[in-house]
Amino acid sequence: MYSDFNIQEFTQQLQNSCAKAQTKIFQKGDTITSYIKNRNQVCILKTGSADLVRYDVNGNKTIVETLKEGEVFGEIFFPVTTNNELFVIAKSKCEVVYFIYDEITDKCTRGCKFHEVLNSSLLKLVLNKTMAQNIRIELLTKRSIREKLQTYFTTLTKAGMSRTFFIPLSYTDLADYLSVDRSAMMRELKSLQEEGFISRDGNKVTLKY
Amino acid sequence: MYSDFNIQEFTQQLQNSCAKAQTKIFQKGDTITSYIKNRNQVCILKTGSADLVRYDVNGNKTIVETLKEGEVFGEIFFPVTTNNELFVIAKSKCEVVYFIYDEITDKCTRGCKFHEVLNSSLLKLVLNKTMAQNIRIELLTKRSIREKLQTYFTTLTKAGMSRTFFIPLSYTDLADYLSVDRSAMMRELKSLQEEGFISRDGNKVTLKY
DNA sequence: TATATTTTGTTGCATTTGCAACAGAATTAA
DNA sequence: TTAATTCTGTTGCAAATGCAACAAAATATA
Repeated sequence: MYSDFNIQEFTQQLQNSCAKAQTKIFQKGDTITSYIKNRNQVCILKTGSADLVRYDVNGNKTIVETLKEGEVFGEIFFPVTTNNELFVIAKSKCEVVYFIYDEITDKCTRGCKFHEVLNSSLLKLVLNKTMAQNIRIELLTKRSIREKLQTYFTTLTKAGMSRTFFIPLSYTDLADYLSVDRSAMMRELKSLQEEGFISRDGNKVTLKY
Repeated sequence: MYSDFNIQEFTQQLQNSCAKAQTKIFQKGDTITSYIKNRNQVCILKTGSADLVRYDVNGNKTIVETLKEGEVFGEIFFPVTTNNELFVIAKSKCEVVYFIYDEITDKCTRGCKFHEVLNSSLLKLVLNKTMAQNIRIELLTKRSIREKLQTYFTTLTKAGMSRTFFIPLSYTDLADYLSVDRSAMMRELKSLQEEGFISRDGNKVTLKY
């Protein structure tokens, strides 16, 4: 929807403005950030991909979000509680622009031209995030593993405009993302193949309704 | 977090501005809006409460969001597909302010003071929405009905600062919200009572860990 | 290259969940 | 006030899911 939005341009502006945004490079596997209560960090993934991961008190891992280039994360979008630990882990080399939201909105004098740009740009980024979250909520409200898989595959089909696509996660991670047991998911994948709904070769899947 | 934000003031501004926002009153049970592809409506619930409801192709109902005073909805936040029908239904008398996003951003001349206010206000509203969505995602990623109930109850406990609270939904709707079977949920509620985790009297529940 | 680690694929079994169905209570509408 | 409708509470049974465990394959590391 906001395809006209240029993330490179925006992050460029951010770094040259009163926002005093900083840029940092991370390598695959690095912890980009952990969520801290009462901080209001805004992070923008300029390049690369990452996962927002939660570990609950029992040590169960959940992939809360999968982040791609141009997507935003940080405490400002997330209610941080003491029950969970939240980390963003780089899945590939990542370039991240970050700043503290309050420092911008508080310190800058009124009328600064950059604030207008900042607000409208952030609004676009957050609207995109909201859309992504709604897709995820739709996925999670599906009652069966089969429906979850089908919904997930359909989303990938639409995104890539093709019935054949690559799952951008390992099957282990996909199970965490769909919030189901991995072995049960594998069983369901097998049934879907046997019944002719899909064919697959590693992470390459073809939907053939 | 954005408790300083005044929804009444903002909607007032909206109606008196170039945004040409409209206000409408709805009675309990009324359909406030249905989501239409390629429209970009923004609705603000000035007073009252409502549910965003989805019916899938099999007729299954899901409560996608529960909306309170000051919350926003409309296509601009939601990827509308052809597979689902989405409605917002008033749960009580509702006052709704609405406008088409594109009409504002496109038609208005640059530099209009109101646009600055609009963007920063919308940003705050959307950030709140993102937070609410993240809470919902956390809920839905819980693996068992028991955990879902406990998470939901804990949220209500924190919101009301008390171990005793009223569930703002019927049990039928709560099951739709948690995305589980109602009878299975009732069974789980019974177990939670028998094991001494909760006590309840109608919609009044006390958590007693 | 050899070794360690992670991921995939699979199965049996226990548990949880959903489905269907029904009666009584509560609420709403006539 | 009565009738209709919706909600609550419950159960038996079937189906889906999770758990535990393991071997083979793939990948990462030394």
